[in-house]
Amino acid sequence: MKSTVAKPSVDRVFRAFADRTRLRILNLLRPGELCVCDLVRVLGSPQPKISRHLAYLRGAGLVTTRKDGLWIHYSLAPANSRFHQKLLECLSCCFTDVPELAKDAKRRAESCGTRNCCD
Amino acid sequence: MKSTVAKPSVDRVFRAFADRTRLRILNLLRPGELCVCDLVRVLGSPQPKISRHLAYLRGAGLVTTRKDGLWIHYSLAPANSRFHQKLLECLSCCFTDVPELAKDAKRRAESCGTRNCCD
DNA sequence: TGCCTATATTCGCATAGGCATATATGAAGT
DNA sequence: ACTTCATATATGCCTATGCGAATATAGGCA
Repeated sequence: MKSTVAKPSVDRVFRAFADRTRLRILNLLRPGELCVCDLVRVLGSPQPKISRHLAYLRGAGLVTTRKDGLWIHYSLAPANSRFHQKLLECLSCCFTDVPELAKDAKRRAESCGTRNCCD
Repeated sequence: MKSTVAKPSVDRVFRAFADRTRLRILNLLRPGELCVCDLVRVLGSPQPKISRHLAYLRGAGLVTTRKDGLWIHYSLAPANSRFHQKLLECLSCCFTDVPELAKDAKRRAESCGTRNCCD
């Protein structure tokens, strides 16, 4: 079901990073998994929009899912290559370049605490 | 002329990396500057296509130009942030994920030697 | 004029965003 | 067990936009 048989191409992965919303999602997932409703609440975006971007990220092999009853928890996929690892390091750096990300992290902390929201 | 007043947004920079041709160009520029005709020859792509992608990369602040008579030499812009630095490290990693890049580097060496082509 | 490089035009594709709706799971009531 | 309802998530349809590619053309310089 969640199998990602073919390794996505490098430019596909870059494209996954090349969107503000997806960047914010990836950043929010750094501390740990979140479910869609959490992301919707923290980002303040319509649910279908988030869902679509999550599907895109999953297709690029950047996130994985864990189903738990009604909720689907998304988390960053473990880096399986040096390239993937470096890219995640880029993500950490973005924190300082995109002020939005810091605000998101703050909102996440307020809304979800250090742990996941749906726990 | 070549001033890059406003720092391009992070997702803009990622978008610059999110194209196979631009990835190949950036990779070819890693050892040092090249002029457009060199890139055209090594990549085997039409000159307008290369020119357009170079303009894109310049707009994203990833390459700089040096004009020398007829030729315009392109080179990687020096990293001005940790983010930029990490991204260039990603580029080095791509080498192993995109077989095309290794072939390009080989063709570049044959066509231009270790130095620049137009010297 | 002839060479190197950049841009304009046109077409087509990928995809972002919004809306409505479908699917899936769980809970409550009968 | 069946039905109904609520919640969580995904998907279809639509429109708008951003590019990528190819061709033709323009500018700059010897």
